[in-house]
Amino acid sequence: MSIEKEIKASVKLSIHQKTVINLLFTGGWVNEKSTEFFKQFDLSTQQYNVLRILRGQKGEPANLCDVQERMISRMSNTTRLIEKLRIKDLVTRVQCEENRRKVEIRISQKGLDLLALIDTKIGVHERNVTGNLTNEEAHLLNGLLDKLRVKNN
Amino acid sequence: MSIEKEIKASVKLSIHQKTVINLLFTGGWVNEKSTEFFKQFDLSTQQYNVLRILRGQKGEPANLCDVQERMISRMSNTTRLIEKLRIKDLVTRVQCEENRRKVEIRISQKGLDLLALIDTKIGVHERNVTGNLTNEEAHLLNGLLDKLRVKNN
DNA sequence: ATACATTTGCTGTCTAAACAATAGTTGTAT
DNA sequence: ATACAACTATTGTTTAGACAGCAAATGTAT
Repeated sequence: MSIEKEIKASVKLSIHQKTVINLLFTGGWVNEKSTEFFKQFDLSTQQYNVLRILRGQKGEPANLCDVQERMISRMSNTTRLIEKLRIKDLVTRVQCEENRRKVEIRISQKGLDLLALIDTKIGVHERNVTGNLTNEEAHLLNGLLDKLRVKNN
Repeated sequence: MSIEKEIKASVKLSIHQKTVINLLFTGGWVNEKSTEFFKQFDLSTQQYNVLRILRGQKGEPANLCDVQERMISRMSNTTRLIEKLRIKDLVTRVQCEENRRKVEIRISQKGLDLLALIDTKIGVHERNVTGNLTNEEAHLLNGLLDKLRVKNN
């Protein structure tokens, strides 16, 4: 359904207005679908994202700054997000020896196991979101989104 | 910047994974920019959205269901959002005579004035979001986003 | 007329995000 | 060595969103 029908727009929108609204709308749509998917694992989308970042470290610890730089949505309270993962024993957090301002955050075995489980099911979610697009269209969409965000000021 | 560089991905992502992440990331990016833009008017993106819906009614009142159906992100507590607009005298809300379950929500003159002011500046925001795309690219992006959300189950 | 289901909106509660202020640690200039 | 700036993470507070339950009004079947 076109975005204009979707929000039952009563006036004709310019292509740029439409694009802004469509991005907001579709972003929310993907967010909802993701939230729903990860609920079965008792994770938020952001928590999953952080676990993946930590797994990507391959044993190397990460500190808060590292994690924050790589999050999909950079929030101010990553501390509390990590704390929630720690409470669930999915990560460990210890003060860094060399620089005691920093903390060393690592994914635990339990966290790795959970990710492994999710890996077996994530395809369902991906198809649920992008299943309507061919590979070429997905590439095209990616390119356009990347171009959109190019900073030129 | 490509989404992989943006989130400093340490492993190669499939095109579908990339698309999901890119949509989440870009959605958040547009959201942030919008929040920032509307802050100068002491509005949230959603509040602006609702004001526009009410203006689109051209004098006809809307009830909560109507508004909710047309919002960019359908939230459960539209009541409270409307109440915030009412406190700022941007909308009026009276119980509907014919069906007292419903409420008649209208944009006020003050609300119309505010929207008129925003109209003069919204172009800045649109260019800020979509300025990197040509018209053709914007059309293409819109089409892809619409196709993405097609329901086929 | 009465009982019951449905519609519509409101409210309470819990969780998450935005924002700002702060504490502790380290780096740097004098 | 000391003072001060910069870095890193944490915490408090306020606001917004998710979810569930509730209340009032209306529609409908008997």
